[in-house]
Amino acid sequence: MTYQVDGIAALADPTRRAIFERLADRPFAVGELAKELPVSRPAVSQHLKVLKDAGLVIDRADGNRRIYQVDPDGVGALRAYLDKFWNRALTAFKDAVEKGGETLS
Amino acid sequence: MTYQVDGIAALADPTRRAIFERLADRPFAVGELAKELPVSRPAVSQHLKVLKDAGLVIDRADGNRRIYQVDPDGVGALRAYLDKFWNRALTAFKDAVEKGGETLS
DNA sequence: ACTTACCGTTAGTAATGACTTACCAAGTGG
DNA sequence: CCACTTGGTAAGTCATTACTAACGGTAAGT
Repeated sequence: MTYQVDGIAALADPTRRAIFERLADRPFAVGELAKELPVSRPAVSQHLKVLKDAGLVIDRADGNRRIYQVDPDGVGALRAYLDKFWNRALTAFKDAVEKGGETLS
Repeated sequence: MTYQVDGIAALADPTRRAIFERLADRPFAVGELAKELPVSRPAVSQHLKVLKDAGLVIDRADGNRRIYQVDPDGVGALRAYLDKFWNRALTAFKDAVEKGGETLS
């Protein structure tokens, strides 16, 4: 489930990562985020859409405003994806060292 | 150390991720990778440079060829970065649920 | 020495994407 | 009902970047 891979692409952009890092601490409304960032509010809105499509954040209506917060499931999926490579890279590296015995730069 | 954050940006590109996924299984030469991918050899070379600058792969000279393989340290740094958010997101989410008691879509 | 194979780099182009301005919809309070 | 707030969307611009073609450089084979 949540075979959402391109959460990586979503976190590649610096502005988007800044938004995500703030949301990691506590929920935020769109305008609140825009005030703390050097970009306009529509830009924040577009970034939040990307993060939402990537499954990294979820949003809720609060009267006039929309509250965004991190989705632990999305972060967990990314973590699982990276863990897969972590393990594969470790075994591949170990095999290469055993067979080749060479040290790389 | 290895405060290498933009390994994320390096893995954002689909072609680069395809290269990285192959290297996760075993070491490859540049020409080998180019044969399996729908892009030219110089493109693969450029992507490998980005991955190398991001600390995700390491390369070694083997006579005429260059062998690339995954750098476990780089993957580990990415994993550590994500783990930080994983924990923060979990606690933030827990706090939000406790205080608000609201379920999000 | 010549040819072939393998690879990195450069230059130039096409495509992707991040941003702002402007506009529109919905909720809130006088 | 009207003014204000809040936020998503559209259109257009500008920078970034992924790609190919062409070149040069080094190693291996004949």
